[in-house]
Amino acid sequence: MNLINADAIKKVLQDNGVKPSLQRIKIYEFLTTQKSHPTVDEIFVSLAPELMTLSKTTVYNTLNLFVEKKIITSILVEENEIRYDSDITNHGHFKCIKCKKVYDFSYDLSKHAIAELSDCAITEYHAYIKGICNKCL
Amino acid sequence: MNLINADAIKKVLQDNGVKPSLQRIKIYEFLTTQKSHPTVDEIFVSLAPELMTLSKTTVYNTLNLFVEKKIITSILVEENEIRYDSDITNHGHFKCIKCKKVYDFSYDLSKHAIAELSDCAITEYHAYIKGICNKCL
DNA sequence: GTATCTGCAAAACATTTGCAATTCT
DNA sequence: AGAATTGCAAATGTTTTGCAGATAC
Repeated sequence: MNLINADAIKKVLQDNGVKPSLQRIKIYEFLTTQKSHPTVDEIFVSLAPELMTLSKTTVYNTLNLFVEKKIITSILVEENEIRYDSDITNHGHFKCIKCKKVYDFSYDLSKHAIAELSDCAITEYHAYIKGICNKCL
Repeated sequence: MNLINADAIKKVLQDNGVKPSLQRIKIYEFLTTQKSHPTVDEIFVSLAPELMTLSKTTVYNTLNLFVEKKIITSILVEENEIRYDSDITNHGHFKCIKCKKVYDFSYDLSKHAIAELSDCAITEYHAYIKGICNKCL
């Protein structure tokens, strides 16, 4: 992790009212550099060697805090796992049912007016697709 | 439950290779008449008075069987709950974060070609939106 | 020195599994 | 009787909570 990046990450956290502790910086850095939409467990396993005292509780606490502060979003593609994404712009997610990877695709559901919801106050748009990716076909 | 409906339900189950036991008929009937996208718990609580020996295991078994046989689909709008829908056509779901109800909206993501996924084999399209419904505003 | 943050252990839930009892044909 | 279905109890897995110790300003 280079220092320029570290400073940029600290700034994002501070600008959103989150104190930049080492654990928080590392978790946010992991999400921004690895665009793999990791689960809590994947984040924990990846960072544990470096942050030897890290606990899953802290990963949960931190991710919930980030979501609350709208620094990241949680995404659902499978019922038994919440995944996290540091890209908070509207886009879709594609999960390959063979290799289990989750890919982004550019698609903004908010751009498609939905008549039935015209009198609702919308806070979140989500689109996801499942299938088999080109590498697995 | 009228008998004409019962026969129609039996036919759907049989046509899809599912033996129409009382529990299965009642669960499928509940899903088709109550278009409320219930959770396992809601289905169990609603049917338990009528089917006094019903167990949650049977509700789980039955719903998993229905999904496997593509008689119903499971939908995700919230991380801690799987909901079920007897409408298997492509459409979207809107969850009101105040009253917690889940509404349908007509929207077929498959009609919107996504260039990045043109070389993938797609099996499922999902779109969901969160916000506050007109009744709660 | 007081607030906050971290992390262990336990609790809370949802879902699955093993297996015995029941039901259906 | 034989095969499938049901349902209890226990196991599994994920997320949350309570709280004590560590850290930071």
